[in-house]
Parts: sequence; structure tokens; C-alpha cells
Amino acid sequence: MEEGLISVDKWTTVSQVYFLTHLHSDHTQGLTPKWSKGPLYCSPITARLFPVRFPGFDMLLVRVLEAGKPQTLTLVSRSSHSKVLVEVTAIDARHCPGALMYLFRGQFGSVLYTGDFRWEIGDMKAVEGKNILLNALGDKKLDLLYMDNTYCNPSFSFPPRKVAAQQVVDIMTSHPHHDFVIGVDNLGKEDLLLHISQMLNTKIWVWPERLRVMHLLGFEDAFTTKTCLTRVRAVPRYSLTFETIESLNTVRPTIAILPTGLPWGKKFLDQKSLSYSCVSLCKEGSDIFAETGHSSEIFKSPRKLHQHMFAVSYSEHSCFKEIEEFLKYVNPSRISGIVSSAFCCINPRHYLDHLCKDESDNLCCKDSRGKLGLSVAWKAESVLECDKAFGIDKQINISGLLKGCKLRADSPKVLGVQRSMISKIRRRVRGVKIDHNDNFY
DNA sequence: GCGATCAGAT
DNA sequence: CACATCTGATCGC
Repeated sequence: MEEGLISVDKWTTVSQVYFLTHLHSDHTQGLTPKWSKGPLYCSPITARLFPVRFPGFDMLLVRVLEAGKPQTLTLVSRSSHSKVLVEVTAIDARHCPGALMYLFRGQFGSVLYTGDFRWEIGDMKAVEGKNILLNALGDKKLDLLYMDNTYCNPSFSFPPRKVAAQQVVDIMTSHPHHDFVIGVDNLGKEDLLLHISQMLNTKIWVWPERLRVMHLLGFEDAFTTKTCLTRVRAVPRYSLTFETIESLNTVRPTIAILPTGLPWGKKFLDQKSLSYSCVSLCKEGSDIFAETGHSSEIFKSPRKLHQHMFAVSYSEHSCFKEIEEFLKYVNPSRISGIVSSAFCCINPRHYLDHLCKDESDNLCCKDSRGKLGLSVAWKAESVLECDKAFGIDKQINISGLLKGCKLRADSPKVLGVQRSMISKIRRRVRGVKIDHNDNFY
């Protein structure tokens, strides 16, 4: 497809139409109340929440797309001035409220941009999404997949959100005299809070802005801004630190809960491996949770991060198995990760470079746009090497994942690259201007 | 001084 | 080693 027609979660470049997957801030960088570069497509829920995030935004620019209802857009080629027909189909991404994936089809072929997504195995809404996707594709293959690769590493395995939500409730019922604070973002994890509210038959405190969001989402009854009504409070995630929880405990016994797919607190990690020192911390907390009967694997159980703080693997991103399953379904010709982080596209040699320094330079180089990245597609051998590097004992066959696929590793990663450089690049790789001149390896 | 962007933090 | 977010510094007007 030619340049300048479609942008997804990318707001600073010139395009004819723009697509927003969801309202998390890392997908709206460059989008402001005064933004007016062109029509903006999003889900009905995103459109409803839009004025909260961008007060005064010209809502005439916003076009609502319903999941599963394909729409044909007529764009104009900037070079030949001829019409370019693009069919777009939105699919529920099962991430936060209103999150969509977009499938684009046209003469250029078919391109799917997942945005952030969690397709749990057995989740009927995800099955529905798969059917929409496969129906739209017909007998054509998917040419290019831009995929949420946040947890695209076999190290990550977490339970369905329902199970994780129950783990949180279990922590609460086993501490009947404690207050609780749960770290959440401006959007997302509502189902967790609703589950807690129902199981404990209590309202949940949220901050005023968040209450507005809850009301716009249709959750009228479960939330309150009156502290006296409840011992369960949802607080901004960034506000939860060891310091704040310790300080809360000088007033009354309080337990903090971090719902996250991520492994940390960073101070608990063994620097050299993802098979962490966290194991020992789990043991400390595991007695309490033995009765949950869930897997003892690290990510499947609550982890005690601190005397008064637990992390529970409630994730709005797909874990590795789910990504694997997803890839089997869509069977793309090419893949490009949309998240650059050490866990997903990590250079398999990150933890092995002391063993192969002489070769390491070959693996990290600039691509044609000057971005740092791996210029070689992962081969099955290097994936297996990655397993070893991560200390994974089980033979997980992920080489099949890459069969027929070339994975472009956007990851800047390691091997002497400065951290500041990594964060710069991470910011840059979010969002995409759909463009066939993009280079894939 | 203001908004936009960036760096650095949790 | 940072899910998404905030704060504070800096830049351009």
C-alpha cells in the first residue's frame, strides 16, 4: 500500500484516515484535544470515552466502527490520484474496554493490526473475534500481521483473568481485617474490580475521574468516591510503592495488590535470569494460596513482593500460549511486533553474550530506516537457544510458530546499546503508518 | 507563559 | 528488564 493513506495509533504523520485501537496513553501519543489531521476511526466505547481524555476534541472527526461490520473506505492515491478501496473490519481485542484490532484488505493484500490484545483460550468473545477474522479473510491468507508481542516469550504463562480475579478475592477473604488498595490505570481491569465487588458484596472506591469513566462504561452501582463506604480502594498504579504501602500501614493494616502480567517489583529479580529469585518470595506467600489449587508456576500464583504487597497475574495482554494459538489461527506471512521490550523480541544471546561475544555484533545492527534492530529473522535454532537462555526446561516447540513467517525483530536490545536508546526506540515503535515500503525481514 | 515533546521514574 | 502513567525539564512560539 502506498504511503500516507492509513495510520494506526500514530498521530503525528500525515494520513488520509486514522485508526485508534484503544485509549491507553501509549497509543495516543501525539493525539491532543486540538488534533484535527483527519477522520479518526474507533469503537463505540472509545468514542464515548473520548471527551474525557480529550476535552473539546472535534467529535465530528470521530467515526465509529462496530466489531464485525466491515466498512469500505474510498481513499485517493497521492501519486496517481486514483481511487484506493480499503475494506476495514474491526475485531474485539479483549484488552481494555473499547479496544479493537483492525483488519485492512485491498489490492495491497491483507494487513491485521492487533493493537494490544488478550485472547484467552476458551473466551467466547475471542472465538467470535476469530470467526470474524477468518470470515473476512475468506480463503485469502494474511499477508502482514502487526502483533501485540508484549509477552511473546515462553517464559510467560498466566491464568485466565477470571482465575486471577478469584486469586485477588482469596487474598482479601483471608485477610478479613485489612484494607486493600489495588493499582489500576485510567482504563482497564474493570472486570477484576467488578468481580471483587460482587464476591465481597462491597462497593469499590475509585478516584473521581475514574468514577466518571466507570459511569460512562455503564457501571453505575459498584463504585464510589466515598472512602467511608468500603475497605477496598482502586488507586492509580503509579501511586503504589513500598513507601506508600508502608505509610498506609502506620494508619491501619492495608494490603496492596498489583494486578499485572509482569514479574516485578524490580528489586526482586535476579538480574541474570527470568527464572527468578522470585521463587523464594513466592514460597513465602504460597501457604495462604495453596487452597486456590492453581498451578504453582510463578506467573499463575500471587507473588508476595513485600510484607504488605502482592502481585497477581491479571493481564490484559495475551500470554505466550495464547499468542501461539492466535498465530496458528491467522497464519500470517509476515509478522511485525508492535511492542519493543526485553521480554518479547529479546536477542536470544542477551544472557549468553559472555559465551559468544565474537558473534554478537552480527545480530544487532541498523535496519534501512536507521532503527536499531535485529536484521536477521529468528530461526528455529535461535529460538531454542532463547529457551535455553531463559532457563526453560520444558521443550516448548515454538519453532512451528515461525513456519512460513519472518519475524521482524524491532527490538533494539542489549549488546552494548544504551538504555536511554532503548526507551527512545520503544517510544518510536508504537503505532504504524501502514505502508508497503516498510521493510520486513 | 503555554502547549508540545522528551527523559526519567515507578 | 516497565503493562501504562506521571512528573519535571526542555523547546518553540
